[in-house]
Amino acid sequence: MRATDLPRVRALPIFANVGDETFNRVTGTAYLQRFPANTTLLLEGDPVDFLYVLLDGQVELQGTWKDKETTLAILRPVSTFILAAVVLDADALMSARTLERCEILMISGDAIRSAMSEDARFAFAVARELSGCYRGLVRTIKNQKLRGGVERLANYLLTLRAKSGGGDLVHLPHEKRVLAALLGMTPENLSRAFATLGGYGVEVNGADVRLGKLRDLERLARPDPLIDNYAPRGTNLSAEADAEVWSTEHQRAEGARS
Amino acid sequence: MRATDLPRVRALPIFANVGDETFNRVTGTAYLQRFPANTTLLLEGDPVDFLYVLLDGQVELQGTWKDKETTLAILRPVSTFILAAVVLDADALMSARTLERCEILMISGDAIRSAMSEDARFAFAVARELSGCYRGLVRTIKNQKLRGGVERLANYLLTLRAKSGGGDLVHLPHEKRVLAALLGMTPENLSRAFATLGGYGVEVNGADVRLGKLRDLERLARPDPLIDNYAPRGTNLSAEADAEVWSTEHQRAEGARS
DNA sequence: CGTCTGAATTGATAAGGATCAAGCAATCTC
DNA sequence: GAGATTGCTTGATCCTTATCAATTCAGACG
Repeated sequence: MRATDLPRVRALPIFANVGDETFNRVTGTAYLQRFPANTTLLLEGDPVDFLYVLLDGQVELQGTWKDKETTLAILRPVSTFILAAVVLDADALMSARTLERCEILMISGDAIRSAMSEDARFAFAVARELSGCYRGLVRTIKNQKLRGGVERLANYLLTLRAKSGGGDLVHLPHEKRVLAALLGMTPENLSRAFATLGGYGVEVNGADVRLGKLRDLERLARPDPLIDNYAPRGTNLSAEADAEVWSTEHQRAEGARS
Repeated sequence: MRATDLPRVRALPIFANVGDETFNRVTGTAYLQRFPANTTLLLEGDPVDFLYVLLDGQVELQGTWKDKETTLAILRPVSTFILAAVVLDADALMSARTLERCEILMISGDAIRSAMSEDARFAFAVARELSGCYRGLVRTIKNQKLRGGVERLANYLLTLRAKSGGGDLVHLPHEKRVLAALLGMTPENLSRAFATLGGYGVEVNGADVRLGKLRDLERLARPDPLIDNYAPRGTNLSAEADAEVWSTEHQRAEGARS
């Protein structure tokens, strides 16, 4: 890892509050790797030797069963992944694949666990990150079990809009078939869901989507802050834990205004 | 909390390896409470002041949206719940309700966070527990997105059998409508799924279920250790983290036999 | 012991989603 | 620039699941 990479690794929430000694021992043996698009980083069932930190690009987490496959998450910078497997020294439950050219920091699992057992602040930061990941999955399961396909898409678009600064035009960050798998439907059904939302002001032009009748779309989508996290993604809020804290604080502020 | 409760609280995995000082400060202000069946312990959206530890009984974790409701998990002893919200000091994303008479230890969230920031072993134990909970949810979302209702029921029965010692007769631990909500279907559909499995040797008599043609049922269910965790539930394996470690180690042992 | 209530089952029907196929458009490769 | 490939859209059909309603059964209560 080059000296120029150090500051942006240091800024990661799991490292932001730890002492230099812990930071240096954990990252001293880490290395930064670049992967082209469509690279399989690891397969479900594989042992995991590294914690992966996505610094640039997009990574898709997938699971399969029999001949079926689904997308469990799309990761954007900066995100850790496979953190739970590393903490427990367990096999991966998901596969990971780059969706585009990626920069990934790989940190030894042994180093992570060793540092956690000695540095309470670091272990606490890891626990916070795991809490954020867990809560993110709770939201995902609620979304999947409680809503139909059109509702999931509508809420996805509203969340994407909130994360992208709130304008009328949003840009789908990856292919539609990946979005279909993420939302738990076939690509044909995603097309039909987009067509259905046409009646609510949604206009699609390739990967660009215009949300023309926001009020109508929100009435259909019925966003719920206990499912949909509108935390903006930017340099200030880059970890799952931070996004979850934002959501609660935002809710409490809304409640104070009522 | 009475002195007689201390040993079984001390035996909890999140406390098993911590020093007396941390244990005493965290549990010193905790208290053990008993609740009758159908008591709402907390509602989604509520702030969370306590970590809950289920010592006896069963608790259902639920989520709602619009007029729909689903069951996200059924907790059995010994389990923590709402741990992620406590670590982040965030609002609950799920409601919790007792399914039967319960004994629950309530530990101050402030005490938990304070102890974590000072005791690395405790923070590491909490991180391990969160990792296990997270992985449990990964299995749940894979089960939900990749399998149909009959397949989810078939695998539920096989997992219940493995956790109950492996005989032909298993006992459903709660009402069927709660099981239906957990598996992501209506009670009517659960009835129909049980009837479908009748052709695979499944005989239902109230809450007792006999699995008469194991080979047939397994062929339909196609259990997958990356989705279905057969870790036995007993006094030796009582935490989510331990169940996940069991699963990996069991898989690795199976792999060595191939 | 009789009545009431709630859970479960069963039937009929509707809605949502998956599958299969064909066609179109954009991009890539030679 | 032409041909090939891939992603997406659209149509037709089938399957799975939900909804609504009626009935049955087991347990609780007076």
